[in-house]
Amino acid sequence: MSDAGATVAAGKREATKAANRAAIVAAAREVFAEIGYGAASIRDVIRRTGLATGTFYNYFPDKESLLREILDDAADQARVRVRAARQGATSLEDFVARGYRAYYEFLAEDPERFELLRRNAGTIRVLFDEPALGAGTDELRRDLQDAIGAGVLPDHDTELMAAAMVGAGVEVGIHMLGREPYDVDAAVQLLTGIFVGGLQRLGS
Amino acid sequence: MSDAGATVAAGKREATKAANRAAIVAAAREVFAEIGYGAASIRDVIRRTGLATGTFYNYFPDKESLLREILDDAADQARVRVRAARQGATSLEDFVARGYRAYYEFLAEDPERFELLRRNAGTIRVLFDEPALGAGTDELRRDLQDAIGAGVLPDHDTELMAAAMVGAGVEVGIHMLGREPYDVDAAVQLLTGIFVGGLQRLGS
DNA sequence: CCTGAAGTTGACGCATGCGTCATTTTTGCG
DNA sequence: CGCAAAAATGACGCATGCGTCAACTTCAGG
Repeated sequence: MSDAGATVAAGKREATKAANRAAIVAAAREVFAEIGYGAASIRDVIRRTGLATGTFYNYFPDKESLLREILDDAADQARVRVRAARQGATSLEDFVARGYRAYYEFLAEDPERFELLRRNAGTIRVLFDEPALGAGTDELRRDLQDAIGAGVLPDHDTELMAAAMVGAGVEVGIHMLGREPYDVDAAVQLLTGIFVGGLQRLGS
Repeated sequence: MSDAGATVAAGKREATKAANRAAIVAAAREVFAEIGYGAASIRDVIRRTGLATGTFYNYFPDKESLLREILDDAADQARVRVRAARQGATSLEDFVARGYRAYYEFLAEDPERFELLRRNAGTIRVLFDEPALGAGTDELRRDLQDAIGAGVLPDHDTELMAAAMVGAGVEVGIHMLGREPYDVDAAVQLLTGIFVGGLQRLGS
């Protein structure tokens, strides 16, 4: 029973390190969501963890790398889930609907992360010039291009189309999730209708 | 010839005040666009004007009111222009196309303002909870509702539809304006196709 | 040209943040 | 148990920002 789960229970040393790192990341999420990345100081973050100033620097070299880690995590997760959801799509309509649904379910399941992204959208874009909010405009674009190649879609400017789909998705998500109660299905349906109809029209 | 233009040449006193205020606003636009509102200090702004620290407080009480002024100006201008453009619309398609075109021409004519908005999108949303980037999602929404009332559009969730149109417009604008050279017409056409097609489909 | 009000200036006291590093605490191991 | 390596601590020196305010400059009006 000693060598059980390969990566688990690796001694108190490792456990504390992992816990501290996690605490810093968690605190950073809160702070960045509350007052915004630009206005936040490293001390705002560590203060919330109960750790000492110096400890922060054992884990991250600066504020930016902290944000980067948080965003990379989120972007990876979002991309994986949207991709997976699209896999089984059987039609254009299904493809669009599944993508939006997966994205909204992802956003909705962690309100703090949602607020973090919403709040720092501009900063994120400038700092990393791509990941943006959509976490995958490029992937969507590639999918669109594949669909054109397969004759499923009419030829068009896929960069702008992907941007339109992501932009509409994000903005609709913000409005939809701000409602009480919110209705993911309705939002997915609206967006699906728009883009399926729109894409068809572009081909005519 | 002495009392010529009603509001002009009102003495050196007034002229200096106007110039100082303008200089502060101009500097603030630069700074907010460059490093973001959150990270910017009042001193970053006044330093760039050559004025003294204290002078800032003769014109604005704090950083936020400065941003507010800048954004109110931009939002007013954008709204007026989009509204005006839509006035003469003769069809749904025309309505959508004119709106987007006016918006893009507005954005394109002042790259610094564009960068300011892009960079601080998240902050703006949180700070003023509405004006957002779109500067007029609500107005668009009202127009959509009028169109439904007039039987031009099928009944649907106008809040989400307006959000989708604004979100797509903003995101497409960012991508389109980032190109060299950029093509406003193509972007307008794409968006018009999407939403006209989408709106028609929602009615079927 | 004089004068008083309007406006500008920048140093001041205070607060906060930065990254470092000598010291102390904790942990793994023989 | 005892000790060396690893990690946490927090005070330190420095930098920067805040809003104020007494002294100074500029302008309008007589």
